[in-house]
Amino acid sequence: MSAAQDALRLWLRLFSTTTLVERALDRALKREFGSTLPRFDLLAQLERAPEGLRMGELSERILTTGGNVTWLVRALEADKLVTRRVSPTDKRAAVVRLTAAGKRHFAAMARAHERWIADIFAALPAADRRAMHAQLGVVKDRIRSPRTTA
Amino acid sequence: MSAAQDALRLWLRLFSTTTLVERALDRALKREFGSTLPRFDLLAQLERAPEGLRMGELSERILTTGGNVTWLVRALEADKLVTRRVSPTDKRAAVVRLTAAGKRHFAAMARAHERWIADIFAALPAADRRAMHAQLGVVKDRIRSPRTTA
DNA sequence: GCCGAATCCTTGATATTTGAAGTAATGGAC
DNA sequence: GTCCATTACTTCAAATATCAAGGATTCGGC
Repeated sequence: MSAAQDALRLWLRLFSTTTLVERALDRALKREFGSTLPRFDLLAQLERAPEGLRMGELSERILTTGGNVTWLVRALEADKLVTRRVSPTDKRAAVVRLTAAGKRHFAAMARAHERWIADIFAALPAADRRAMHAQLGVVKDRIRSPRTTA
Repeated sequence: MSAAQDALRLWLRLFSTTTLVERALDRALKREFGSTLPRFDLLAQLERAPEGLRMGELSERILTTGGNVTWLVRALEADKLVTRRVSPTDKRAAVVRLTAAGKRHFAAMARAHERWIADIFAALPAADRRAMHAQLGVVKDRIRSPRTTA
């Protein structure tokens, strides 16, 4: 088989596997917590940033558009899970933070989420998991400095 | 690091890498052909099935809902890339096929698509590509017969 | 300090996707 | 043949995502 077909096959499997995991997680989050994967991902970023994050930082990190972040944050704000304040150093910027309720809510979801993920990837030996992590890193770097695709 | 955190890290990288590739492909398809990745994926399935596919088969294969397939096929039909006929053996079912124009259009996109993919995954040695393909297969199987997530 | 370009974000119009509910057709049990 | 559960698909509304355009603010050079 040619290298090109070989790459294609890998991509198809990468795509389908990720999509399947994604859907499984999203459905589980809906079922157990009435949330969704995009919401969870956004909260996860905030959890790691106690000082809060600006809208633009959020949009970079969760790989979505600015308009979408505005939309997501508005919804999470309505649920009292995050707050939004004008940055003291830059009046254009909004800083988003988790509320106490947001932290609790996220912590509960994170425990379940971690269990689900661990269960799925337990199918793979630890050495394979590490290898795959490294290999994906290589691919990821390549996309950031592409030859023909950008 | 615990196995659970290890798995989480792998999943985050899997997710972000796939999303980045997906967006790069989608943008390239838009730019070069005025199409999108979901459209391309649907056409790719039809290309492999000269006898055509039913709506339900399409929805399984491209991992999307029935309603979405109806929507996609309607759009592709409007562009004269596919046709839809009632199945002669089952009047409930619709059989979708590529038109001649659809085949040409897909062939052109497929060549470019294959180049883009080959370029991205060329970052990985052939042995790694094969290993990753196999490993992803293991994960994929696990999702289809999950322990706690379904 | 002032100007123009760049940055940060929101808005509004669309596009896409999902999910639930509805319609039509099938097939197996009787 | 008839009935009913199942299957195949569509429809509609709601959720989510994109994109382009616009308002406010900042920053660097002057």
